[in-house]
Amino acid sequence: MTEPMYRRIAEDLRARIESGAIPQGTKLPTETELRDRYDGAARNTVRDAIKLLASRGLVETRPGRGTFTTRHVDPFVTILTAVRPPAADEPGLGGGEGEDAFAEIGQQGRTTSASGPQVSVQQAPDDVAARLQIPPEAQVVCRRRELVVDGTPLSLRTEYYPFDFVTAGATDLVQAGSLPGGATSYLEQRLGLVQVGYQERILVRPPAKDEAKFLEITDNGRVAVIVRTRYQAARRPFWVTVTVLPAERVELVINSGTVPDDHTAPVVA
Amino acid sequence: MTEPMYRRIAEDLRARIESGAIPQGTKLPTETELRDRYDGAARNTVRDAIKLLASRGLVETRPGRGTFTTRHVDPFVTILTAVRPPAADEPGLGGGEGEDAFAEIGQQGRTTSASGPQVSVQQAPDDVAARLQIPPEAQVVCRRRELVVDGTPLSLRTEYYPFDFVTAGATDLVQAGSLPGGATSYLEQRLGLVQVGYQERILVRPPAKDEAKFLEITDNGRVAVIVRTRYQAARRPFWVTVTVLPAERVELVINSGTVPDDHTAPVVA
DNA sequence: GCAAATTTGTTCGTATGTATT
DNA sequence: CAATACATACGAACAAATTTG
Repeated sequence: MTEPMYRRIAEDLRARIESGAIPQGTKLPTETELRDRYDGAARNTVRDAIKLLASRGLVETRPGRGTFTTRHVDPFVTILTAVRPPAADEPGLGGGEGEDAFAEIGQQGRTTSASGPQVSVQQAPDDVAARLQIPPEAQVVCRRRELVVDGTPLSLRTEYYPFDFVTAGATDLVQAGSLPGGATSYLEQRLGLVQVGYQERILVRPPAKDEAKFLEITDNGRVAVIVRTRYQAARRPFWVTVTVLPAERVELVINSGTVPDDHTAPVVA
Repeated sequence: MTEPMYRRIAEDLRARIESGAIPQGTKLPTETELRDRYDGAARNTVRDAIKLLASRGLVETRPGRGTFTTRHVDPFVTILTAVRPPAADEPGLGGGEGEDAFAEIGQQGRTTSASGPQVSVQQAPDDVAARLQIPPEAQVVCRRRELVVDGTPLSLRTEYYPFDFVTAGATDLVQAGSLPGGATSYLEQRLGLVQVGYQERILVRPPAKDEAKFLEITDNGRVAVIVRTRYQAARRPFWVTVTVLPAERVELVINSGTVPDDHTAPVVA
């Protein structure tokens, strides 16, 4: 009934970290030091304890440097949908306006930098094809951007449009620059497409290799994926946005009706 | 530049699993068999490979039984907020009506069973106190339920109300049974509280021990937590609901405006 | 820029404990 | 109870990343 040693070691370290005895962002003793400290446990046993803590996100190890307690940054608060009480003159759709439809606010006073969109034409990924209701082999235009806030990578966002849109006249979609006036108004002017609704689906999964690298998350981290499908008249989808976020560093907020104005403070736990 | 052996083994197994060569839910070869198969690598090395796959959710190991590929159940689709185009006679709030405000739909034809609420009075957790704008030492009524769908645990939901509500007349809050007509109408009848808006905050974190046990998620899994704060007149919070879900087995959906009716199909990736 | 020292990462072998069949 | 299979633990050696002198 006794707990295994590596768990006892992990538990002891966890208590020290959470009590503040080992402050955030500081270096733990080295593995050999910990080995001596814990009654001569083998280094591999100490390593197992550290792996357990790492899988719970309490510490991070860096080759050649040491093991560090994770710095708990305030999660980025992302407002998904802000539905206000409908006024008579409003379409009442809420959100979804302009290029920056997911408003990453709650970060006033923070330095934001976005990479210019990386544009490509490729076969649609299966899920995107399904969302756009196009054949799996159809071509789509991808416009991908990386967003960094205060030096911390925040999101990988890819917009998907049917390639038909380009041949139909929306030729700027395949240009690398920003779209004049934003994608929403561009698509309306060029193709007469007007958004009447959208759906957001949120899921959590382990990161792909490139996602882990850019978002600086470890092997056992997770990403939150937001798939936004926009619909035009006759409930036809015409535009899919996939946003990949570091799940443990973000908080998604949905407001509905009348709520207080200050929705910036993250919930503590 | 060569990858470590345990990663190569993991990569090979991953490919076999994802190609379908090892079907879902089947048992992998035993560790000793894998050791022989991979050029006599040590058993510990094979175990490292398996741990890597386990941390990505591809396999699960059970002591004494073996290592099994995870069965990919269709994620439960949970509709968070369904905002319809506002009609003239509608408050336009969307969602938030009745006891079952987070409608776990998309599971038609599935057997649902909820535990009767477990009721307790306790000091408010820090985050709940902050949401309810009450002092940290204030008492709250907790009503906790466990929801199981088709034999698979789906959610742990706890409702928090200020204890003041009980002394003010809402005495049934501390009764274990269901509230007559749902909590929303009960609070309105007894205390005149009317909801004018709500906020949902979604975050992802490692599970607490009891959450991991009930939701049947492994050490390196994650839970998604939905904190819903309901507001009454003057933007005063009066009710907080915390829902804990197995992050990898759910998909959250938000509809806004006019969208197709069939929002049941999960996105594949 | 290089070499040495430090620290974590990978791999092996072995032994024993615990859960399941 | 016996056999099987995963879990824990130890010790050792070398590799790779990083810092320091």
